[in-house]
Amino acid sequence: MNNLQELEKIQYELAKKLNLNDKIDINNIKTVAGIDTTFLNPWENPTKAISSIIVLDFETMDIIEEVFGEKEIDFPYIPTFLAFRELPSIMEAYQKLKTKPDIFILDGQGIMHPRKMGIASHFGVITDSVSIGCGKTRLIGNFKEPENKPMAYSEVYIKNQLVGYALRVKKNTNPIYISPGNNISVESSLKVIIKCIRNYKLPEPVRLAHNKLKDYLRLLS
DNA sequence: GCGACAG
DNA sequence: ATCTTGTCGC
Repeated sequence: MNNLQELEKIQYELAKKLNLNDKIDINNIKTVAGIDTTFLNPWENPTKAISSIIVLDFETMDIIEEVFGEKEIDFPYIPTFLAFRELPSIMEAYQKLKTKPDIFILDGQGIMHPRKMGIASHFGVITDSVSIGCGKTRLIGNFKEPENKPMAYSEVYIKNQLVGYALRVKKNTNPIYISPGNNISVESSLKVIIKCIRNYKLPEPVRLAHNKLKDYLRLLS
């Protein structure tokens, strides 16, 4: 059996542990975190991965805590296996967190994935946390284009199963793709992301996690 | 069989 | 996925 088949098997096993019901009351969220990863050289392998986790106050979107993780990685980017490239450095950051937020939002897919195990679901299952995937482009799934107006959205299906939404945050911008990671429902995932949108296309937790990585990289050089 | 394919 | 600048379309 080749490597990728073994990794697929891991994904299928993790998917058995998925919970697509709300584990928390989404009307009483106190804190939310954004997670993002970059690389010293994004087009090389092996290279060093750097991840950030930014914890925010859910109401004000003010930063409460920020941690970073670094890890040498030797796994290339392969579509549907992103977690095996990015999770090691994410876990380095995760173990530094002093306070565990109510929800994590990851840059990438949740169950909008061929084996229901995008990076947001993978992270959510192995940490048993509430997680949501928020991707900037599509990996898999069928949907009709949302109307070209602010906050228009449409349902995304995989084989007749509703797995998430395409959400057009602003007019004339491409939609973002939202799906549950773990311990949250499809519908609640959309509601939470909408409440995290401020003045930009991306929800604040993910946007700030990305910006903080830029700052961090600038400090290294 | 072929094309598409998160970051 | 980076980085920087300018430019175009609504």
